[in-house]
Amino acid sequence: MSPKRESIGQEELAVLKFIQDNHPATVREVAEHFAKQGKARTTILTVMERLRTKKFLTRKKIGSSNCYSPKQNRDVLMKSVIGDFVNNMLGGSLSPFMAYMSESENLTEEELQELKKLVRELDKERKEDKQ
Amino acid sequence: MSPKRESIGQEELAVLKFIQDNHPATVREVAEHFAKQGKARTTILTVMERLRTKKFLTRKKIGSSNCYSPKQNRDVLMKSVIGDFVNNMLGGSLSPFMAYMSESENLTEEELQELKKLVRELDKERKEDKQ
DNA sequence: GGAATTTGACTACACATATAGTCTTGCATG
DNA sequence: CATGCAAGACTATATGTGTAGTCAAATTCC
Repeated sequence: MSPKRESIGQEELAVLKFIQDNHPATVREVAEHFAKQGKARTTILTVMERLRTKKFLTRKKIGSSNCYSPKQNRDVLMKSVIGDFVNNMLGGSLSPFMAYMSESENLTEEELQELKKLVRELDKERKEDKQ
Repeated sequence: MSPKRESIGQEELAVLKFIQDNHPATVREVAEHFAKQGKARTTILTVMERLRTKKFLTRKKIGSSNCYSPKQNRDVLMKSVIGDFVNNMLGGSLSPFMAYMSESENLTEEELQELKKLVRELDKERKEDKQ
């Protein structure tokens, strides 16, 4: 059994993210964007079709060409990408991630603030649940 | 360019983790452990040799067979695995991860406590740095 | 020492992903 | 209408990872 079915690779994710930020998008538009990184139009088309096969994208014909739209929004996607990573690589535990974050060079000031806010919110939720 | 050079797959990581917890280890020992999951001895040998090629393992002959040891300890390894993931898949930002953690089903109570401790420590560090 | 076992090197195959070329068709414009 | 560009389908190649077989050399055991 190779990598999880329905998983997503790095370039696929890059393409999908772009489409999430710019949908509905034609292959032409996406290809033009990625041409800056030297990617060929057909490369992008192939990736987009793969994403469609994997149900990350839908497609509908508008006029002469196809328009692609994401099935999920960015948040949902990223959560599922992270969930897969945590389960498959970290064995379901977040501890290694905590260790990573504890190296402060890995965190910006903004991220630390975000983290603090997150902790406050989670804490509040727990307290409420307890009652 | 395919997946990052020197990256590590799920099974490779499982093997490497086992060796980190049981080094120095012979192929035999590792293979015996993974036989429980139905893996063939040669599969493990192949994976171990690939890990050696990627410099995650070293090998030295002891008596008749080779003993493998990890180059890094678990913490260092996990940090680098996570660092790669954050850079390659999250584009270097931890925000998606915060969103993931904000779904409280993804966090155990212990992990929340760990997170609080982490925030306190990071916060203290920043304050000290500022002076 | 010869047979059985262990060990490692090499080879192989499947599947995912990254990348891109060719080919066909169809629309668009002079 | 003829031609040329655009778009998508199909095909192709390379590399990484998961999995495992074959074979030869080394070791062990009688």
